[in-house]
Amino acid sequence: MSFLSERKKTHSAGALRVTDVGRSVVLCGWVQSRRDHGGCVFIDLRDREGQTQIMFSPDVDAAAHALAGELRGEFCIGVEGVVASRGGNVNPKLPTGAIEINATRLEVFSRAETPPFQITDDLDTNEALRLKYRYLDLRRPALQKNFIVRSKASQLTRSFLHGQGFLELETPCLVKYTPGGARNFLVPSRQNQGSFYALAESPQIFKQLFMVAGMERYFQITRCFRDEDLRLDRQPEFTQIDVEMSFVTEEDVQGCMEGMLAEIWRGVLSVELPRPFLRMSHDEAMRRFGSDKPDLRIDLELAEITDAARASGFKIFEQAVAAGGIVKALRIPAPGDKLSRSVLDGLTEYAMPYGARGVAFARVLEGGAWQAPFAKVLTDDARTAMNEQTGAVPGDVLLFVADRAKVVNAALGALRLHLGQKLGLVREGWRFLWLVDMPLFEQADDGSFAAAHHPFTSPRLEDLPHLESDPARCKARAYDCVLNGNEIGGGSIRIHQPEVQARLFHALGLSDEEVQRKFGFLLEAFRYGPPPHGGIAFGLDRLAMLLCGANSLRDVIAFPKTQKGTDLMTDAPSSVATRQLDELGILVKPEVLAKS
RNA sequence: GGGGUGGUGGUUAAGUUGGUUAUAACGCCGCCCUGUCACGGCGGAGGCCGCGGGUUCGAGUCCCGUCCACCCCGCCA
Repeated sequence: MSFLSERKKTHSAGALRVTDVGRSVVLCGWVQSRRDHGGCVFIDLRDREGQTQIMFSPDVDAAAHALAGELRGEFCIGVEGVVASRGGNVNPKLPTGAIEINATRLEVFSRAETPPFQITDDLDTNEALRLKYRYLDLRRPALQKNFIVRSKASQLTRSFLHGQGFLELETPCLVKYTPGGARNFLVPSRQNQGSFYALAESPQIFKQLFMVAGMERYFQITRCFRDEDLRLDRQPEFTQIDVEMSFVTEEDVQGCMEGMLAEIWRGVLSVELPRPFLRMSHDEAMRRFGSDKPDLRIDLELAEITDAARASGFKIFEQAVAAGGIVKALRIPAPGDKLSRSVLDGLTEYAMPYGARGVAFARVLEGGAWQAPFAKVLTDDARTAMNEQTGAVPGDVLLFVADRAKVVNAALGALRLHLGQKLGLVREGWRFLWLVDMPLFEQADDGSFAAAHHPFTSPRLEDLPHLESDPARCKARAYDCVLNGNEIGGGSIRIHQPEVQARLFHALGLSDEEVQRKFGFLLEAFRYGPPPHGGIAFGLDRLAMLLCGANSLRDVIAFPKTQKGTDLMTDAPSSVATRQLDELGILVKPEVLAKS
């Protein structure tokens, strides 16, 4: 008879306490460490809930003790024994530190080679190795905790939304390619050679069709795919909490989602979120923080000083304004000696990736005078106005960027975050906000307009007359949910009138023929009584990352991809046999083949 | 597509101006040890210095190229 057919695991390795002393137990797990004293052998047994010390003594069971001498790290074992008090030898660092198991039986389920890195939380191993041996990395308690949190968040989401009358419905991953937005992964069709599916970048159109179908409230925790370059907070496949509701306004969707987030924060962290969340217009966020996802834990703000800069005497400012640009300042209150001249000089290099050609700086002295490289060319009036508009007082440092508005906001917005962190100005807490009054369109450098959110987003009613004449001024009924500087969700009230949808496609420069070919099925659906509807999608991975305090999305995705989109464990993507390609009617270009 | 950081025993790092046998900690192996819990003691093994060229009497170190990982810009409706 095998060990497991005669006895079952009775407790997790984190469960037992002094009150369990005397109890007969069976634990199963992995050997964290072995301390062999010749006479007795101590083992730390680890499972996902914690670790427990096992004591093997020849006085308790000679056979078990003898076998314990063979144990090594990461052996998978089962232990039967009796819970005993450690008496005076308590380990205060462990929740189970007051007890140990006097082992009467040891079963080695499997032996382990020495792992390529140690299974411990204070691990400092390069990511490539961790990813290659991901199943070992995932044994580390810190990562296991992350996935326990993630699982809890999923469960709370599901139960909350079910409780609110949502139906959990599924949509296809293999979908029709639709232009615009993120690049799609393509999947060749064997049965229709020369044709391709796209992997869904989101269930957007399907969830709207659920509304047309009368499902009224839909949600899905679903995988999405985007073939774009990766970042710390971006993976090519990721998980969305996707939601759509009929007969609602922006406030209804936001209110419902605040309830969901509050439920998650309460359930996972025992934190009560104050509601309603702050609402802030996109314009205000850009003006004050230079970002469409401001981190409100940092009090620093930008101030526009374009008017004062126009005839300020400082050529760099004047030229930027003359060229149609703007000048903004970031005020750092009383940094003392934390912002040395060399640190300030280094900020230019920091701002350059955002397109800024330089960062000007000034120290505000007693009486409002400035100590700055350009102080002597600056007019008194300009300086006075700038002091006033930034709220600068003696001891402050002002940082300036003069350029196109896009560059100025990007650079100063990034400096605000950078210096906020560097100077220790990031306060504790959960600062949620809704970004509202988003632009409907986004203007490219060539002057063309694209949908800022997606082309099914409803314009504000009052902007409808300007859709064709002045697209830049049109606002969308769209909203982003931002938490501590992270975009965690975004959605909108959709267009449900076919004629408005047609006008929008038009404004985006799509011809009737194109619209028909690409979105004909949607417009057709909207001819059959579509309800007014709207929705939102949250990035579950990002939520999990923030809930866990993780540094990277990779720490909350079980099997993540590298920055080049590869899986180091399975070696995906990989080449395939010519026969497989033949079936699909695909030929790899000779020059591509030659390189691989 | 562009910029940056890194790659040295299993792991993490040190390695000076180019110069003898590449160093340490942890891990690993063996022996000893009945109260350890970062156990301890003694002994030991383990290196294509990412890869390929080049300069040089001589390269871990300098130069060129290349691969991989990470961070950022572009990109991400």
